[in-house]
Amino acid sequence: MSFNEQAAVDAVTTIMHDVLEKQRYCKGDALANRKIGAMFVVNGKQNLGKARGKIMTSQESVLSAVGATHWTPNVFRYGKYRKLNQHAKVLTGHEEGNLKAITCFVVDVDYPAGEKPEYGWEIDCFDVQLLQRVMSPNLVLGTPHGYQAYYILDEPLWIKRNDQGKLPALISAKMVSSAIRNAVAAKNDHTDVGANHFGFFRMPSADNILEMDEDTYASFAELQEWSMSLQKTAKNSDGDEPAGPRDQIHTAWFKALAAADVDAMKQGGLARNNTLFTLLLAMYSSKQPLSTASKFAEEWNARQTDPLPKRELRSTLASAYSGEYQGAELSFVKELCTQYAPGVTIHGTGHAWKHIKRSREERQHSHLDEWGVDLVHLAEASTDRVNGHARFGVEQLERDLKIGRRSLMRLLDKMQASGVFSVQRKRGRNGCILVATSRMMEEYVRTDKRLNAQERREMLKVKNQQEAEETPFMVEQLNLFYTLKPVEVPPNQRY
DNA sequence: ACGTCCTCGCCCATCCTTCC
DNA sequence: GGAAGGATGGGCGAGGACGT
Repeated sequence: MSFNEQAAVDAVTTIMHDVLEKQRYCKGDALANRKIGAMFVVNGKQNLGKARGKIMTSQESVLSAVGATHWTPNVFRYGKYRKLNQHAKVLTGHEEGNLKAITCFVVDVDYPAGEKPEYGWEIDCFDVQLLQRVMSPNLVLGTPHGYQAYYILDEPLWIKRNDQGKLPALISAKMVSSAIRNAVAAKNDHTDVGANHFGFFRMPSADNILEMDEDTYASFAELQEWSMSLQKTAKNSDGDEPAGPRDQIHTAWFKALAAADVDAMKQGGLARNNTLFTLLLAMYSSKQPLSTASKFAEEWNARQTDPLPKRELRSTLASAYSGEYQGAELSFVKELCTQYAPGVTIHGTGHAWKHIKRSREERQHSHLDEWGVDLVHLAEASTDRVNGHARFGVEQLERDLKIGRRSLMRLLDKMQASGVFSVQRKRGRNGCILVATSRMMEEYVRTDKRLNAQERREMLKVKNQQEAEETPFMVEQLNLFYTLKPVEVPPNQRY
């Protein structure tokens, strides 16, 4: 075995930790004490796209697969083959919700064709400044178009479901993963921040290992503390999901354009105010405060041999921070750089490759959960009640919610299945749909006159309905009451 | 028993949104 | 930019519920 092959085996061994059983399962082995879990290995990018590969349930089999191109370095609870037809079967089970343990974080940097730089010491983009220290990757692999850095945890992070059926460790692991990716992205434009956090990555092999550092492994507690401190400082004013603030100011082009001396308008080209505008948009998209941008603009202008008039400076700034733009447009950046900073090459085209989720008003279609919120408001505001339920006709709901019939039915099914609503349907003539939230049911139980005070107290107090002396009516209402989940409605949504 | 009004399930082409 | 997955919306027929 060559030095490199040994390195690949070592790397794979380290990443796997001891989550999977060491030896392959042999017929007759006791199953009871075996560690259960699965990793997926795929050979070749084409097979990756088709999810064609192998499920590995022991360290031995994963190690025997070294040489394959891709794997899931994190461990799932199980893996399955789904039969497509007689000849083909595809992998399933590599979904987030099925993760058993997280052993490492991986960041992928992908360059456009022909632009991948030689790997060298100058590539320090993978070093991440934590609270106390700088974290370097434990493993860097070369890929056809870039590099992948592995940050290996000192011990596996186990993913367990809590009482509410959520996976809290997974949520914070995703935060950490995003934080690492954003930190790398701040130094390298080509970082793939959108990739699946715990999916397939390049598998260490004799040919692709560029660097290995096994001195220190990160502890998850340390990473978590760091990512949480970032969240606090970023103080994401809008409670949006971690789309990752687009950092455009730590890019090579920003530095180059900030330092460039831009002369007045040449024949039709982009000039001073376009350059400044682009720089300010970059600051806006990078969430820099207006005051910082203003100061930057003045300093930048002062450095110019031919500065802009104060008035134009102000209007450019106001325009960039007007909220009408999301950030600097890379096509502009490209053009500006070719004119004023020829040394800098800009990769990519058009937008910074991020689709921003459109607001509901801008969309033609709504999502089911958005209808759901509407329906909660509608139901709670309704005065036409039957047994604590709001009464609607399908047509009325279609009209009021501006929803199609089929979608309405799907909505009701979904909300009923998830326990948000109690839904009762009455078919036929004078048919109707009755819906109630748990809040409505509670209110009903408190106030309905058919229940005497004793019954009411019991219903609200009783945890285990079998313990109460129930009337049939009470049983029915109790069942509804306790199967419903509390309803949470975003406060900004008023129907 | 019958007509009418209503829900519901299924089909399917098309459009929309999101992800990579 | 392309693919995947989801939502939409129109149509049709089955079948429940009600009034007559």
